Amino acid sequence: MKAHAMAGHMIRRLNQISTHVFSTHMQTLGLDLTPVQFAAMDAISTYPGIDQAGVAAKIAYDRATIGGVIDRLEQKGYVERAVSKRDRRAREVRLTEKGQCIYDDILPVVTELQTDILPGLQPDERETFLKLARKAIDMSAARDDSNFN
Amino acid sequence: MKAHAMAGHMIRRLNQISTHVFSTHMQTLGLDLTPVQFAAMDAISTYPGIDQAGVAAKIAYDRATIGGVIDRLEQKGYVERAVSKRDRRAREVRLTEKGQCIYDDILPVVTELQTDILPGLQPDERETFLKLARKAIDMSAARDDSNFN
DNA sequence: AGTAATTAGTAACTATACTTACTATATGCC
DNA sequence: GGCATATAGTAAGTATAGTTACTAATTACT
Repeated sequence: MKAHAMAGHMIRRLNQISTHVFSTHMQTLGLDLTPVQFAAMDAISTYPGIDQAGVAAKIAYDRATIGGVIDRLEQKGYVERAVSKRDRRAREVRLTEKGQCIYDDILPVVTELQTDILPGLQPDERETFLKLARKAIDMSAARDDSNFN
Repeated sequence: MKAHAMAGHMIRRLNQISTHVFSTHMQTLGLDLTPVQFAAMDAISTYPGIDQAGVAAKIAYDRATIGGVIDRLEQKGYVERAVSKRDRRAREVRLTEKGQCIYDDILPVVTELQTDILPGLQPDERETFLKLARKAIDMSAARDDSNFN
């Protein structure tokens, strides 16, 4: 079991834990929202009228996956799509009123739940962890260009 | 874009980077092996004859997913399954000779590639990061019992 | 103006990742 | 022995996550 001590394995486990914590909290609120769906709503809320490719770039997704994510958000009535007038290929995405309400409601919950994702770490440890994570992500983005995330 | 600074989002990005680094290296070797498939082979190599549920427990998976992973490893001819004599429900899994060769070949590569997963971190930073990750994982496992990973 | 190269979105395909429900087998308890 | 419970694996369904290939529309270049 060499894998246990490897960075890749531990990161996968953390992602698993993170997803689990998120969905547990959402269930408590009676909501059916995934981490990615939240991230998409977060981007759309900050940049209303952004197109799908823009959302994908903001949250580091590929265009193919984001289509499905936005489909599901649309089905729930949280976002709406409209063909852009400037570029008829693009679909501008916006939060609906309902979507904005939900987003405003859950943002504080999601913010608070972040501490549960790294349980048992002291505040300074968590800060160190996040700073190093940020650094690694930025370095990686810088290395294979693109992905300025 | 509040999500950007959140632990969950950064962990998802790291997992993305990790998977990408892994598959790039495997492609260079002309192999088609995913991180999970490697983790499964690692567990099977350490515990020959382990059953599927055992593999799932070792690498923190659910039974449903591991079935498909082992299906694909079997298709590639890297593992073989046999009904256990002690428990006819269970399938004992072992690396084939070919699987063992591949595993021995790629273990050093996978070990080395771990540094690319956290690029730009100094060795001591990487060590700190991994130590904190380990702590968080262990704490999480301890909290919702089970998953002693 | 006309063609080449890009880009936005979708479709199809593969591989996780998890849930619930199901079958088959084992085990615990009386 | 017989039944309740638990466990191993599979099946079906949903949601990422990515690749390649395709269409439609835009931009760049000559």
